Amino acid sequence: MASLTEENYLKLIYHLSGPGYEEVSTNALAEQTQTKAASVTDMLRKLAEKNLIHYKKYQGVRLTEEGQQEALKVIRRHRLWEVFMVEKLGFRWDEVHPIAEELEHIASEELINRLDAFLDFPESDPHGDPIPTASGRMPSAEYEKLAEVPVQQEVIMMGVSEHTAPFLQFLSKSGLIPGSLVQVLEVNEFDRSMTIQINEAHPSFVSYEVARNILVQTKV
Amino acid sequence: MASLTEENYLKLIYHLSGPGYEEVSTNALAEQTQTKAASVTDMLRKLAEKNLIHYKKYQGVRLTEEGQQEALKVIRRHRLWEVFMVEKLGFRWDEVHPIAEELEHIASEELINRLDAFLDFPESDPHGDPIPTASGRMPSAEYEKLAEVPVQQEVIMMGVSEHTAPFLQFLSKSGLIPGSLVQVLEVNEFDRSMTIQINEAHPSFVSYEVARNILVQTKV
DNA sequence: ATAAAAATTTAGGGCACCCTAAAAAAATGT
DNA sequence: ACATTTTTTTAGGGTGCCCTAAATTTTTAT
Repeated sequence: MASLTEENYLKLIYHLSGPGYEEVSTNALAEQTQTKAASVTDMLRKLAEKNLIHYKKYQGVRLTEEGQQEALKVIRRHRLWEVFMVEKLGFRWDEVHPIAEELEHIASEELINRLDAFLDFPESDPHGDPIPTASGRMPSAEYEKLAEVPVQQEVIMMGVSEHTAPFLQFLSKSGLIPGSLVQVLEVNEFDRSMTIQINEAHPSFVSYEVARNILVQTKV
Repeated sequence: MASLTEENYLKLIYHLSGPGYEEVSTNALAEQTQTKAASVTDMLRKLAEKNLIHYKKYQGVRLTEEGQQEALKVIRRHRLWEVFMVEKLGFRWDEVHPIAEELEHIASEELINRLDAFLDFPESDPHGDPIPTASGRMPSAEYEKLAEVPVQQEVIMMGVSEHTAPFLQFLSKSGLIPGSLVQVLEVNEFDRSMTIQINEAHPSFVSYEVARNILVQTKV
């Protein structure tokens, strides 16, 4: 029903509206879609006609329930294909995003549900992001930022909130991958950088910029 | 480089030009693409500009070497995804074609070569059609039609030359799937129908229309 | 409160891929 | 051989998604 371009808009609106489902601005969409604001306005009018978004001129945009379900389907497909590529085909976690951007538009529900089963119903993708269920619910992953963990605390690395290839490659090189045991040894008050220990290895140093993009869970 | 629509044209020209690489007519393409002849002419002009086809007005069309390589890439992807869906996801052979029509346009060579390895470098798809190699060669499968096998001869079912779901479903129901051992028990001279035995089972009856769409190999 | 700046929409147009109608070329039948 | 039929191309136009330029609304700053 929704075209490839429409699906990309819905997914983007979902991501940009954040946990509070705030209104998304035309300019924010133009920036992320690599298009101009005028083109975004065109598309918003179309999505509104299809009842996929709530749209009042000059007022920003929110997904309707229907639009959100569409967005979650696309995100589910994206993340399942990422799991497939890493777990079954041996890709690294920093390589799979661009290919999943294409695979996510293959619509067959049968395909995606069988893939889900083949992968043993994973709950999160290789970056730690939760996978929406077949029934259209996004599991809420309540992680905290490594940057906010107090000294001495031990945590488990669960995922990232920044998905660029260079960042992911840097983490791999440091041994910081989902599942790692991390202990905060020292926090530098001045620039909020940290010294941490990863899986019993030698202490490592991470900047605040890095630490705030790493999601962790307090050790159970 | 080639758009989704262009890829579909190249694949279609490949299939319609047959083993002898004969010229394909505008009307034949219009019929198969579910479009009108005028639209086909538009596209042919575009493909010729990109050096993917040899095209002289009113003279029909052939693939260039470059165009054939593109077509073989698409066919390779299509057939590998079909193997994946049947072997790994448990689809039936009559279900996978429409989904593979979408998956075949995901261009990543890395993806497809890793998929190839994951599937153990299959030589043919679930319908017995050969899978082009990564280097762009179509393995020649020299099978004969079941319809041409003499009485008493034992053969192995290798594939089909008709890929519609109803035909494939009929074959499954009869136990006629690639790998089956088939012996021709009797041929009816009048309508060329056959009585055959499949894998030691009770004798079955197949019409000429069915027998000429089943590809077999003489038992080794 | 209102002028200036920023954000957004409208107007008008381009390219890819499709259409119908009409013209042109090729194939066919006598 | 040539009139008729069939095939193919050209002409002109439509929709989806993008653009620039100009107009409009909202926000910000004084």
